[in-house]
Parts: sequence; structure tokens; C-alpha cells
Amino acid sequence: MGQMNRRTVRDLRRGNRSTLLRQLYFQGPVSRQELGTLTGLSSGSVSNVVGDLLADELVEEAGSVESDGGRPRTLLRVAPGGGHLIGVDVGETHVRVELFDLALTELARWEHPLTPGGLERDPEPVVGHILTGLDAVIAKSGAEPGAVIGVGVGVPGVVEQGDEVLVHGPTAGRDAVPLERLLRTGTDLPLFIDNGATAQGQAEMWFGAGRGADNAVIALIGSGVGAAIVTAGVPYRGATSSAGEWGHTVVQVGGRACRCGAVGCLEAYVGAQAVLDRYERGARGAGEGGAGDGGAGGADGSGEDQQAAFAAIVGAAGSEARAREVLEEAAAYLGAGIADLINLFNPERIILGGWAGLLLGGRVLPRIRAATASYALRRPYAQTEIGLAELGPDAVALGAATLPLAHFLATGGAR
Amino acid sequence: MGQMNRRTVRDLRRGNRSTLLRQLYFQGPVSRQELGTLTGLSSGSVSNVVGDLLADELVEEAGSVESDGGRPRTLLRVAPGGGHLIGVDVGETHVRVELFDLALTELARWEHPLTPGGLERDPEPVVGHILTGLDAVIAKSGAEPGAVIGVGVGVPGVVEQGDEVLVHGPTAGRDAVPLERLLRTGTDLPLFIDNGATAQGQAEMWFGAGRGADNAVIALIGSGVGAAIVTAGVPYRGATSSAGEWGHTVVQVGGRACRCGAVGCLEAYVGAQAVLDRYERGARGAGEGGAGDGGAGGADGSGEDQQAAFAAIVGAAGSEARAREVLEEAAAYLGAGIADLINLFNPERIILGGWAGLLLGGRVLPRIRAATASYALRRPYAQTEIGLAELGPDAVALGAATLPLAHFLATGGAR
DNA sequence: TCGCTTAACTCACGGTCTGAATGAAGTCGC
DNA sequence: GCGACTTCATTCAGACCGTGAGTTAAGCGA
Repeated sequence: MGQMNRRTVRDLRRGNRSTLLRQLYFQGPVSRQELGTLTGLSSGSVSNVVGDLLADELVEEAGSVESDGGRPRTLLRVAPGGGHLIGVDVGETHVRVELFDLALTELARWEHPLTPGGLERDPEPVVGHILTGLDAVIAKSGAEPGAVIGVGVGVPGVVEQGDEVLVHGPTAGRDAVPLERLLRTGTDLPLFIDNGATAQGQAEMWFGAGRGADNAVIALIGSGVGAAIVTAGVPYRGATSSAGEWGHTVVQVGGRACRCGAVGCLEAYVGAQAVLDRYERGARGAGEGGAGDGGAGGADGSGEDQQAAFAAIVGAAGSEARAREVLEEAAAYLGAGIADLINLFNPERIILGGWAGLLLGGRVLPRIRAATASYALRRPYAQTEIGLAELGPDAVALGAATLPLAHFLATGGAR
Repeated sequence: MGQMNRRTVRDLRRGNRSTLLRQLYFQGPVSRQELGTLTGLSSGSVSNVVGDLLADELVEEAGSVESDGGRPRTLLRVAPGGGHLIGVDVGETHVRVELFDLALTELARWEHPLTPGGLERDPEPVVGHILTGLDAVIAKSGAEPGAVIGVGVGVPGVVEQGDEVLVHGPTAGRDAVPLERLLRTGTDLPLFIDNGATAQGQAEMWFGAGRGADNAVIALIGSGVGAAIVTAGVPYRGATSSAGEWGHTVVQVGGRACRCGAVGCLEAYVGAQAVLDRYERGARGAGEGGAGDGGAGGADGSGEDQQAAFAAIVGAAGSEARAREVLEEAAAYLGAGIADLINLFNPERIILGGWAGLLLGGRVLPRIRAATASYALRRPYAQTEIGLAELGPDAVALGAATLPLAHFLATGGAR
């Protein structure tokens, strides 16, 4: 109930410094004058704090703009070289490490393939890869190690942010992986670990289709289905960080079996694996009731094979009735799932992403919108935009880099 | 993205005053000493602020507790007589006005019946009733009008908190009612208008089954179905205040028709009207597919008749197979709906309320839990308690009174 | 060059929290 | 019963902070 607020007069300064820094970061180059009106701070305070930020080299001047007759206002911006950020994408098939400057321009990249099921089954090699990746990108970019603000790590599975950061893999029953502790053995850099989808969602909110929105849901469809929920500008985690399990909401009581063990999950109808299964098995039993055995089997080989097969179906939808039929069915169920998000969260935007989501959306987005409209309540539906993600299917590393960046901005650039 | 934080040093004091007041309100009688450790404030500040609060008569001393050998610590609590709160319940069939002291002890009550569809179709008489109700409870309780901190009004429908507070009734297409402006013609008291379910949810969180939880969903089942979502201790509204429309999430694509116009809504399976319809129509077509025409008809007469009929079914479930069957089906669908809440929001608790929800829960709660378990993901399900509301089926007026109270606590008791 | 205009800085003032010192209020041992 | 001890509560100097008016800086036009 009671969060311990700002207390001392010093926290006040930290908070104002943070607001100013955030404003500078997201509102682009801006003058001191505008900063005052934007934040409500007095000119004196703005001058004062900006002076500090300039001294710390976190902010720099960026030209000036003449103003008919008076002293020109000098523009300020966050100095891109004020620090470096590292984003780590721990996927099912690879570990990717990218190093950015503060403006999130990529300066170096490193990648290593992974045998499936890696992090959960045997964390040590994954940890090893991450650590070598960190050294690699720092070396390659020539960055000062001390200038690295932090390392964001996006992982699959639920990340519990407690005293000790624990990663729970999708396979229930296995022990959670104390990833932070394991990484600590090899690096002193500040670590920020979170779910990869959440991280990617934050990237879309800051730099992609979510710009300007405060409440949005990023619906991610790949082989599985998940969602990153953003409320009031921050990721929504719930009580134990496992919020947003959209893929396992029920769209059909007594429906198809899902790999999670339940039946009728959205994922069993719109997940890429489910759609592929559906396509390959032909049209028989298209109706309800018959609980087929959903996508778990993995009869479809590696991730790349799956993506190619899915793309083929989407490509064939123009000419082949069966492909069209399958996609339309997926769109209908997806509409129901999106309607649930709208009815429950009332977001400003729904952003459809993930590799399969983008393929599907590129082809049948109007269909999805129509299905959504038929299930959602009118008012909230009318107030929600439904669009596609703009950062591509694989923005996890970028998203991971936003984790230390968020901390950096929230603390006003404390090192 | 950027909320304008605390800025000046004076806001700091306001914030600390608020934290202290909240702590005193919810942690019961507490000493200055504990207050310090609880909030992290220094002893000096606590003394200072508490002094102010005592001077403003918002806080009073409440005995002392000896402490082996030293000066006894004097306990403090919020003074119940520090102000009065009024809660207004605008229901479908009545307007009820209640006046409370700060400890939410009821001091006076007033009620007036309403012809159905009142507020939306013709707001003026409802407004008139509210205003006379206000005068009535103030007169009856003998309260100083100036001592009334505020009036909370809980209404059905979506309440848009913009420049002007607008109430959107469930009937789409009708004009929104500018309730605040209408009430302003007859009172100068501070007004706080919100959805009745949200208000009731806040009451459960503060004084009922939600005590101690920060994230919870209060699932309300009456004739219709809704939910009040609380995240991080505050009601979740979404972008345009219409979040929590749980009743119209899809549990059966292509399923039964709902009065909202869509098909397969949860409400069409677990709403009281839907259950009654189901019971009366017999067992035919129990399977999927056949889109029967759901609960809209209202062939069931008034609210009281409906409640009696529903209670009869619940009562008969022990002896009559058909009644049991209908309730079990409702429990199964309800489990799916609750599982969706758990998967999406990951709350600490699900609180089942509403008159039908309480009847249903009292009878088949284990069934509901089992159904939920079968649909929800294991981890979040294991971390969620599912229980019944504790404030009864009709805590809207109490909940409405928490609206001005919340403002009172948040501002540190500013008048 | 001289006014005019606007941006940015400076600084006295009122306000806040902290933390140590002081005062207040009991208890315990003798 | 009296003094020493313990603990709670208040007071106060010191360090900060934001405000807002006044001052300086930096251009423009005549």
C-alpha cells in the first residue's frame, strides 16, 4: 500500500535531474527555456541542474536557434557518448550481444549459436558465452569499460526480480536459474535482467510503434504467443513478474490442447506451430470440440524451418484455399484474443509483433481488426489503434539495452 | 512517459505528510518512533509533521505503551472525527447515500428507489435525489457541512475522468452524462465520481478480502459480470477508464450470444441472467456451437426476483441434478475466466464478489478453484489466492466513500 | 553605436530534512 | 524514597533545494 516516496531534499534534486534528463532524451534537442515550461521547473533550477549535467558530460549543447531579435536559445541534448549500453539477447537458438552508445546507435555486435534448451538445462555455457560476448563487444568497439552504464539481458521465461534475480524457464519443475549471481562471477558491470519480450516491448514503446503512448500492449506471436503490457509508461509485471501470459488465456473452453497442458489456449490457435499443424493436417474436424493435440510435438524441426514453412503458408494464401482458410481462422481467434486485451486493459494501442505476428499481420491485418471489432466492446475498441511493430521481429538486444537506459534515466544519470 | 514529479521543497513536505497520514490510517495506532522506521523519515521530521497533524486535529493521541525501562511511547491514530465522508451508491434500482466519519463508521443513511434505466435515460431526477440525500444525511448526522471532506459517487457504467467528468452508460450511442456539472448546481462539496464496481473494489482492498495485497482483481458477478483491477495498490483504469471489462472477454469463440452484441462472452456463461436462462431452458444443446440468445431479454422481472430465482437454484443444487449441472457449468467457465485474469494480471489475490458471485462461490468455490487450476499456468496460479469478498454484496456506498478518503490521504489531509 | 528583446545566470529568501544534543517520562536497583 | 539508567520526543544548527526577481549575456535593427 505505502511506497516509500521521495523523502529528503536531496532526492528532490535527483528526481528533477531525472525528469530533465528524460525530457532531453525523448524530446530531442531542446532549449533550457522549453525545458522549464515542459517540466514546470523554474528557470533557476533548470540552469542549475543543466549545469551539473553539462559538467558530468551527460548532456551537450547542440547548436542554437535564433529568435527574432533576442538572444538565441542554445539547444541541449543527451550526449550520445555520455556512456555505453550493452544489450544481450539470450534466445532459444543464439546468444547475441550488442553495444550501443546512449543514443542507441549500434557500435559493436557479437553472436554465438546455442543448442536448444540451453539456459534452462545447463546455464553455465550460456553464462560463458554472455561473458565472452561482453568482452568481445567492449574490445571491438574500443569502449572504456568504465563507460559502460550497464548490461541488459533479455531471456526467455519469467524473471523474478527479488533479492536474487531468478529466471524460471518455461519447463515447470526445473530449478530457477540465478542468472545474476552466475554472471557476477565474470563481470562487475551493472546487470539488468528481464524477460526478452518485456524488453522488446519497451523498445517498441520508446522507439517503435508505441512512441507517444502511455498504455499499450505489445502482442508477440512466434512459435509461442506472449504479450508485453505497458501501463502508465512502465512495463506491467504483476505480483511475481509473470503477467502478460496472453498465449494461455482461454478462447475456447474445451478446445484444442495446448503445450501448457490446458485446453483452448489462444496459443493453440494462433501460435505459429499451431497454425502449421492445422495446415498440415487438412481441414478435417475444423469445428469445435475435438481436442486435437496442439503444437507441442515439434514435428517441424528447427526455428528456421518453422519460419520458412509459416512464411510459405502466408505467401500461398493468395492462391491456395487451404492456406487462406487457415490464416482466416487464425485471424478470427487472434481477434478474440486482442479483444480480450482491449476489454481488460483498455490500452491506447495494440502492437502486433513477433516474427509470425508480423507475417500474419502483414497479410490479414484488416481481418484481424474486423474480428477484434466483433468481439471487443465498442467504446474501448474505437479508442484503440491496432498496428504492427516497427522494430522488426528481433529487437530483443535493443530492448535489453533499454533496461540499463531506463535505470540511467530514472536515477538522473547516477553512475 | 514523463509525469511531472514532485518539484518544490514544499511538495516534499506534502508527500511526507501524506505518507505519514496513510501509515497512521492503515497501520492503526502507532507511535512516532515506529512511524520513523516505517517511513524512513528521521525522528525530527516525524515530530514536526505529526505536530502539524495534531494541530490540524486530523490525528490524535491514543494511549501509550510502556517499554521496559524507558519513556513510554505514545500511540497516534487518525482522529475519526477529523472529518466526514459521504458515499453515494447510484444503482439500477436505488440511490443510497451514507455518511461516515474518517474511520468509516456509518453515521447516517438515506435511500430512495429508482425506476430502472434512470441515470442514463433521464439524469435530472437522479441528480435531484442525490442532492436531497446529501442534505438529508448531513442533517440527520448533525455534521458540520464544512467538515465534510468530500462526496464519492459510485455509478454504473464507465466514468471518464477528463476535464469534465462524463458517465457513459452501458447503452452505447446515448450521450454521456456530465454528472459532476449537474451535481455542481446543487452542492459545493468536493465531488469524486467513479465506477461503482471500482469503488467497491477499493473498499475490499482497504477493509475487506484485499487487505495487505498490492495486486488483486475483484471479480464481481451480478446480473452482469465485471472486475475491478488493482495494481500496485491503486485502481487500474487504462487509457480511457474502461479497463476491467472482464465480462466481455471471450471464453468461447463462436459461442453463445451476449447482450453486448458479441458471442462467447464470459458474461453469457456465468452472469446470473445467463445462468437463469440456462436453467429454465433445460438441458438441450448443452454442447458448443449453438449460439443461443443470451441474457439480454430480461424475461425475469426485477432485480429482486432475479436474485431470489438465482438463490433458489443455488439452494436446489444439493438435491436437483439440473441445478447442479448448471452451476457446475458456470463454475467451469468461471474458472476459465479467472484463469485469464491470473495469466494476464498475475495478481496476488482474486476476490470473488457481487451478489451472484457470493452465492455461487459459497456453494462451488472448490469447483471454481479446480477449474481455474486446469486453465491457468501453474506458477502464477500457485501464487494466487482465490477467495470471497468480505464486505457483502453491496458495499458500493462504502466504496464510494473511499474515493474522497483516498484523495484526503494522498494530499496529506489538505482541505 | 544605441536601444530593444530574449535567454541564461545569480542570489537572497523561505522552506525542508537530517542528526546530534537536549529535555521528558518512566523503570529498576538499592 | 532516591538516583542511575533507558527510551521516547523535541529542539536546533547545518546543509540543501527551488523560486523568482534582478542581473548579465547575446544577438537584432535602426
